Amino acid sequence: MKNTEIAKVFQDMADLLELKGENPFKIRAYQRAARAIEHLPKELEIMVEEGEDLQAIPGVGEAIAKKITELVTTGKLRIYEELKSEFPEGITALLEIPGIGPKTAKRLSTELGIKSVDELEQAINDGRVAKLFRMGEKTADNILQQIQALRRKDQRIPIGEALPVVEEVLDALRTIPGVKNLTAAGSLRRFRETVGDIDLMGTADNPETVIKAFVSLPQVRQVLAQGPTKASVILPGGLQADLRMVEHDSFGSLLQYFTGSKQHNIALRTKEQKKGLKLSEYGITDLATNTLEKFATEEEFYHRLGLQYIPPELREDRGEIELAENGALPRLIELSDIRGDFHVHTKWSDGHDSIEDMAKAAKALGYKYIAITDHSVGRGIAKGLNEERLRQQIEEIRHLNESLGDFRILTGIEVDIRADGTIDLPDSLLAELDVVIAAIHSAMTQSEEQITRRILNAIEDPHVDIIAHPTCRLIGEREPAAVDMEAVFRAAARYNKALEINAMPDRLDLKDTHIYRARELGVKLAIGTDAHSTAQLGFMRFGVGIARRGWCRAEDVLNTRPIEEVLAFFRR
DNA sequence: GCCGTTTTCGGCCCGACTGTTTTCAGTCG
Repeated sequence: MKNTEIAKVFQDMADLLELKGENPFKIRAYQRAARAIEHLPKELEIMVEEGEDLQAIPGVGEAIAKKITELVTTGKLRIYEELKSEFPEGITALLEIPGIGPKTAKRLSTELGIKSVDELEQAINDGRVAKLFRMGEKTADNILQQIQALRRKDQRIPIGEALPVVEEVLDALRTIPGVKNLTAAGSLRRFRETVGDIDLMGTADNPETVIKAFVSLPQVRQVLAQGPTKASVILPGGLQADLRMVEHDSFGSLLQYFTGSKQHNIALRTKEQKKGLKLSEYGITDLATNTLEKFATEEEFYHRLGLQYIPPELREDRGEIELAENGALPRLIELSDIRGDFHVHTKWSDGHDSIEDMAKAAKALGYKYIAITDHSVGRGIAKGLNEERLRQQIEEIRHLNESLGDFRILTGIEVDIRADGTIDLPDSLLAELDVVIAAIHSAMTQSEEQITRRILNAIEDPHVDIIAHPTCRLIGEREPAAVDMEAVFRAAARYNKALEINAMPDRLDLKDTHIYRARELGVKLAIGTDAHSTAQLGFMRFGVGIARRGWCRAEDVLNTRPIEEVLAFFRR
């Protein structure tokens, strides 16, 4: 059983215990464990198999460790099955509706016999819900609104779609005189791969001017609410954005609060509570003297607690607070560390621009090198290169390199790993190239054994340097292939091959927890944009963002290195 | 159910909003 499924069981148990009216702290313990498991870089199956101490996972104690072992070894959890049998099926679906918590859900179930969202809608329309004690017309109507909103609500939006829209909005607002500190908070700032609603924050001499400008921006599709310091709007793509203008002297603690994550803030507050400090969005209260200290910046806020500044991407309650306390946080990779791009397509296959255009654009970004990695012949639909055309391309690159100064174009290929696990071009040709990227583009629904074997074959192939987009997922569109990632990481470490962090915003493949685990095993990583045009070279920032969420330092990433080191790695 | 250089028992983040109530329960982020 995979971590995502196990996390789901514990989240479900938390919901059921809530309905049951159990101790709220027990419920929170289950929720915390579910979150921790969801973000765990290593599969629990493997941890159990290897006899690792599950209680080392924050939020997992003796009881939950036992339950994990039971789930992993038997595929079931007896106490969970018992708990489920106490409630009508589907009742937890009611908890998905904003405004309905455990108390309301339970009453709807016991007093009206409601077991589904559809039945609830029926009951509201019949007027049965409004008649319940401590309910009323207004409550019933609000629930109905929420049900309808839930039904038409788009899923979470990939960060690659949200970020450009939000940045446009922020850039426009920054031109207003007197505006300061304007920034996005929430999961967007933590660079989660998808985002829900967007929280924007700022300070200004005249907040109301900023709010007015915000609601009248051309990007705004609809204004949901507007007050003197806060407004909610709908942006393109159905994205809801809230802008709140706050007092300058408490901006730091407010930004910290609205950035989250919730689990990070709970962990931080619990810890500081024991030292007699109460943390809130308004600042830090010393409970001994009952005085509130405000913070204009997040840096000051964290430093006051004796902690290093914690970058937003690390704020997920994965041990970052303890490291910050010991001054041991990693120095995360930054976009400016990047010296080149190993995954670039051109007109030779399915790209839009010439080799020269791509090289010049990369040089303009301050890079020292790029690798041209067009598709191989097996990708007929993408005009994949056969032996003859690849030789011609190599010639063109040699010629171009003569006039590019200290910038270097590397020859390369994104070679197909065929369905049977063989490689799409002959060894003799691959041996001539500076860099060989191997990738799966077909038969992605093969069994775990088959598809993992294909990738392992490629890793073991002496000519292959990098495995591109290892799971082949497309966020919101295509589930990842059933690859045994732990096996891939171990093989990559053993054969000293790099794994790609594909920076295309709908791929982000490897994802954050994969990156964390690969790095832990000493696997080299390569952030590649998979650019099919000069503009798409700019995807690099998405790759860097997700790498930061995987706790990546510059030294973990191959394309932060000077060309000599890169070539030495490829020539091994 | 978790956790601990104050605790192995007794705590457990914090504040705001809403609607139904006359002081608060339930829910949310």
